[in-house]
Amino acid sequence: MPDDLASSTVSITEVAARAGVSIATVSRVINGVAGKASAATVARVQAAVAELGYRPASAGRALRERSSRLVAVLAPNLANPAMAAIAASIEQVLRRAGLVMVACDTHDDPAIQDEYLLEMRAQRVRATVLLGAVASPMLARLARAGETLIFVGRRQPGGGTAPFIGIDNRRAGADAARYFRDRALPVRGILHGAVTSSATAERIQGFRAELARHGVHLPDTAVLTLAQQEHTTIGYRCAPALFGARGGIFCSSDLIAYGAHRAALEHGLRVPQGLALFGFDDNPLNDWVAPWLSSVQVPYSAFGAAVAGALERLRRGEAVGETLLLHRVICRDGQR
Amino acid sequence: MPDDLASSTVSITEVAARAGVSIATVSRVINGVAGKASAATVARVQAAVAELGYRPASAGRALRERSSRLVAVLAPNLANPAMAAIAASIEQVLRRAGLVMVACDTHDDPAIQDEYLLEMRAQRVRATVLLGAVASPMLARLARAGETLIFVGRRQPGGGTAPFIGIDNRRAGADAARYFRDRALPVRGILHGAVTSSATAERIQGFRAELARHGVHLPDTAVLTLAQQEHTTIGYRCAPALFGARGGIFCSSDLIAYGAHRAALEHGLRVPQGLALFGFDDNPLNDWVAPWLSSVQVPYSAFGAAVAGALERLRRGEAVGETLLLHRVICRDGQR
DNA sequence: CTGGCCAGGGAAAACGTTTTTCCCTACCTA
DNA sequence: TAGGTAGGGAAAAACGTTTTCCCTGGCCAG
Repeated sequence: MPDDLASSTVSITEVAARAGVSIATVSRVINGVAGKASAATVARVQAAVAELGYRPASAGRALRERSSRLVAVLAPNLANPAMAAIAASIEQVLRRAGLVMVACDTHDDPAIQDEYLLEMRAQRVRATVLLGAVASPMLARLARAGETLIFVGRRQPGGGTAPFIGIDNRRAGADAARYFRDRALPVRGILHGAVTSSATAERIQGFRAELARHGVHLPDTAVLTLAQQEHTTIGYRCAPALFGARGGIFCSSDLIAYGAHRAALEHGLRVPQGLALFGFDDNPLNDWVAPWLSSVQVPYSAFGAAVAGALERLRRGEAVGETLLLHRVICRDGQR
Repeated sequence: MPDDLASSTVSITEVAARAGVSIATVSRVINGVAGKASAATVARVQAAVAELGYRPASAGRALRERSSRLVAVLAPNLANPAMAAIAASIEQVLRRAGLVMVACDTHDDPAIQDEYLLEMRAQRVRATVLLGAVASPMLARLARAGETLIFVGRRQPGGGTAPFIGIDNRRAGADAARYFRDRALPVRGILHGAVTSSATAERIQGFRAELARHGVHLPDTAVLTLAQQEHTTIGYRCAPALFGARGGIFCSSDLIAYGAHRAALEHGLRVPQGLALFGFDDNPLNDWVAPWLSSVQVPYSAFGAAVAGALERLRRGEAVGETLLLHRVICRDGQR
């Protein structure tokens, strides 16, 4: 490859000229169209490509093929470790498939989500992956119009048949209930985030249903949240209301548990001896900084492969329903 | 906007037909070219655009303009909270500027970084932002060829004049030394990550230089690391070698401090009473899960604006050197 | 009255691909 | 020897923009 590489970008025309063939032949060689070029020609073209450092311009390709090699990932908050983990996982499999990830942060705002949905359509993305979608006018419209949408973590708002990838949150909630039961640990209450998220709602449903199966009925006064607050704040501010009772607290996310933990320490309660906490997501840092927190581990790093699988099946025109990945309950109730 | 929206994508030709003008006029109206269309025409075109839900195809644009509206962000690990925070910050300002972020994870691998650099060139990205670049052949070549590169957090490997955005790590290291000195806290030693990162090297240099200014010379045997390990592991495995002495430990990242903290607890040392720890990056979760960790807060959320600023100056052809943002030492030495 | 200028707008080229259509050549068979 | 065929390659169209160049009236100044 010459050293003046990027000084001027090289197009397929120059490659063809250098190889002494037509641009059609170059295109066929590059895209591996069989039976249309002799071995000698293929070699000449490949040499020219290597010498010039040629790489097809994606704009040209996208224009001609009416589809780019981009895949959009819309997340409500890219700085959230769980979202970042999913995005990283998706990015990895996309790269292997020769695709490129576009990451968009919707800030949980329907307007921004809509804006991005339109922009990604203008980009002719192969697919749009929604990590925690929020209901919005354009989302419904595009879904109806048959745009390729994949929902991750949170189901399609308003229902629908679009592919979904996530864990069985109801079952995970039930598993959490069994965690309490196995330890003969009374449940003081539930702290949770916004229930607009199908994940949160299902976790709580599963948890309460399993409790009910054993005759424990949690009063609604023991199920607390704060609208429009960060999860840590929800935990910190709501937890003290449950300190009077005995037992543990079920939190719909690790962040909420962190907040509850701090509140507990400030009230002189030791965790997990004086107050057991149970969370969700199992932040990878828990082993290091929250060895008192039992949690449901969500296999984020497996989400990428699941997305790729769904994409592949969609490409083949097959029907794609739900992909439920296996969660794991991580018990951290030793006192270290 | 009609309800059949995405069923078939609408091009500028259809808008022109509906508005009864030429596509040139539509283009001009859309791009706000002044003095080339009467108010009545503008209104007609805008009406047609709205009715059809038209949005210019970016492939066509990119082809014609020889430049897409994409900006690449290459990070060594998107799942790392610090990287995710920077990426989220960049994404936000890009969106406001009508640009779109492409996020790439290089896994700190020069080969993957090179592959992405080439792919992004094929995408005709506006700029490539490197979060913690690693030395690689293509990087040097593209830098020489005048490609728009912006280095964040870690300087251009091998030196160079490319724009850099980050904090003054040397000074931050010195600030950390003063933190110890102000508290009459002896320094047991230093735990650090890979020194291929200019950031890590500078932090340590600044720290040791400031110590030396006051006559304290840290022996090299008190400066520990482990090659090819995660930061938490480095802290966990290296910290015990320093438990014999008295005082605090300087860690080049919060993650290392987390590892050291766990090791300390397992050795019956209380933090911060028995062992003071000082870290870097100030993970936003520290207030909740590591109230014992003093740290240097890096203004990640300001990085996006700095990148945008550099981009703007480059666009105007101005010279762009270093942008050093202000860090802050967060003291958490109370015992709660 | 006429020449020139200006506002408004259209035609067409160019950007870099992929793919279809078509043509040529050499070989094989009848 | 003539005609058919398969393999190989070229030309051209199309994808959706932006922008340059040009044209047409209308108006004003000389």
